[in-house]
Amino acid sequence: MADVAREAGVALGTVSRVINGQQVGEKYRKRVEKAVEKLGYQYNSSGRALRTDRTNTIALIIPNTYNPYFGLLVHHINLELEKRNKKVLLCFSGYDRNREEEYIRLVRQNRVDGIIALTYNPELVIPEDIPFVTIDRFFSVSVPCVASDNFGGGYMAARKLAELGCRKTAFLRTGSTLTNEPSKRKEGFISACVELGLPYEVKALDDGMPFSDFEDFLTDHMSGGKLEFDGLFIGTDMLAWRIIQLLKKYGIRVPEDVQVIGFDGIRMFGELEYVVSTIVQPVQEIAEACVSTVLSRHLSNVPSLICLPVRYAPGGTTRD
Amino acid sequence: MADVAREAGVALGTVSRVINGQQVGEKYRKRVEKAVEKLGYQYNSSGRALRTDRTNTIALIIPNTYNPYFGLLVHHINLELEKRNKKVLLCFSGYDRNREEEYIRLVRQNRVDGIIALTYNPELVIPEDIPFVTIDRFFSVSVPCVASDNFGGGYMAARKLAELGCRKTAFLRTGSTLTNEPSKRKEGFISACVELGLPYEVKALDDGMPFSDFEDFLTDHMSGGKLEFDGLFIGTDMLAWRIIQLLKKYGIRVPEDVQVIGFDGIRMFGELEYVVSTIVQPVQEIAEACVSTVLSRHLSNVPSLICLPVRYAPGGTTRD
DNA sequence: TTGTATGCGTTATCAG
DNA sequence: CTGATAACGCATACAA
Repeated sequence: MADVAREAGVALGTVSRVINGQQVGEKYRKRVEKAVEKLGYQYNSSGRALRTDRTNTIALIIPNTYNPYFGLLVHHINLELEKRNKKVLLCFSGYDRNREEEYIRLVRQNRVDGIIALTYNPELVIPEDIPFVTIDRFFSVSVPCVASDNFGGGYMAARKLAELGCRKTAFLRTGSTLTNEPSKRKEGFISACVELGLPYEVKALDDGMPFSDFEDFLTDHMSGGKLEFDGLFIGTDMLAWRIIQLLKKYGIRVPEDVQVIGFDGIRMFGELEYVVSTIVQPVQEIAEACVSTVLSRHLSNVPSLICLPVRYAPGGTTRD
Repeated sequence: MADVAREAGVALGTVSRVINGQQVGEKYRKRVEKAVEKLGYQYNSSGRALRTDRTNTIALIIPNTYNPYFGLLVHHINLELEKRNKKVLLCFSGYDRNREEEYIRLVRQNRVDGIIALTYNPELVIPEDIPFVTIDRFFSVSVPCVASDNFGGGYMAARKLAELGCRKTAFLRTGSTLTNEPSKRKEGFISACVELGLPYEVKALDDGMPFSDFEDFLTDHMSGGKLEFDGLFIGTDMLAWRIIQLLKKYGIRVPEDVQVIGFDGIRMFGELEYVVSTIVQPVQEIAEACVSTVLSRHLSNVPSLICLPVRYAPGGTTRD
């Protein structure tokens, strides 16, 4: 910066003001801009961060990036941050509590301006002094949570199955015992089933329980090679896929014998057709909400739960 | 840091030396560590970066993160960097040249210690003054390139198809005209076909050509509802998947009528079974090579092309 | 409106 | 082996 000032024949402060787009006399501005151009000057973000105590960096804590849903989320969040000239500090928790806590330290070292976290750690201690937004997990009214309308999605799935002619349904899911937003998928589903008088069963596998429990559940509900359900709503697309593979093993056809709806909206290779019929999460909108919330955290009181609408999309595992 | 020094009753420099694990008298060290603990001190990375001119950050330029191959790559690269206490600055190019160049500027502002780039921009100007490693693209001997053994993979695919009883094969790919490492997949395939006396055809679609050209190509090689190829090697798993969907439309069964091998090693949901039979890229090793190369770029002369072994994995589209 | 000077947190140099 | 101090690049309060 000193070089630029010398080249332009102005003082340091003037260069700084030009860089930051503040009021500067036209002649001076021109001279500085010319010098910046000539020397190819780029400001040093460490220097600026040190002085302003703002790093323009947001930490993103997420289990990984190879799960396609997380990959999509990371993509949109980074895009939204980039629009606002912010950077992202990637933190992969790998569902590991120790790592999540390790990251809180990293995040402090790096003086990030905020944190967006998708975490399953029930004991996570949330730093009070850093703007914090969670995805899919409600902690307290002081920690904004962004989620899609999980209840509505479950509700929508049940109505869709009914509409497609299903007479007897089941809801299957895996996941932790902790109540988070996705837990509401079940509630929504049940709510609609009750409303419609649609018979349903529920099979939920908590963490650590073997996948084969699903196989037992399904075979228990088979007779003469026929499954007694003709509609399944499954907690995630990934689980739906695995269940469908299982059904294949028993010669049960999808969607002819049983129709299946998943949740998330995963596409083949991230951009082709949906892997299964599904309730699609509005990932782009979720990303936008997270980013604008975490950045405006200092002013005004933000809502503590932002719930975004989902939609249904056929993916070949239903008869529509 | 000053607070810590005061608390411990030592000078600033001593605290710094303790933090950095340098030689310090035992009593002093203990005192400092106690004070650090008590005050919950974490060093400020901006301050350190300003002083040392090292940010411990590596920029990763990649098209996106929703494509599962890229998602996997980002994951492993971040993990490898994390092991070495480095951070990653994510840069999504979206295959857009302007953005790639915009990123070079960002990267300068942030004084990154190095760049790892997977890019298709043929005119990308590589900064001379920053350690730079590319994936899958050879620029010049002074820019290290990490790639899997694409030639070997193509070769392996042909031998595999032959071993599985194929009599007439074809190689299909899309992509830019620019010659990069993945281009060698074709060369390897042809090389093995020639060696084995296995008949083959090649259909390559350059950027901008419509996908329907593949449909034309395939229907041209059908007679009486039968495809004249009984083995296909396809440039990427994603394309392989799309081709298989196309074949289904014409009632051609995979793997009964034609066996298909793709390239990359994409799994369903990033962790389940392979989407198609495939030549698997050693993503973890690629990540490791990129990271260790970009970090050791200052010393010793590194090889200009690092070529890593691939392996074959069945994925249901071959009869093995 | 522009120039000058200070301090942000850290490490490195040098003197003790 | 430790203490004191300068310098890194920048933004800003204050003086001109």
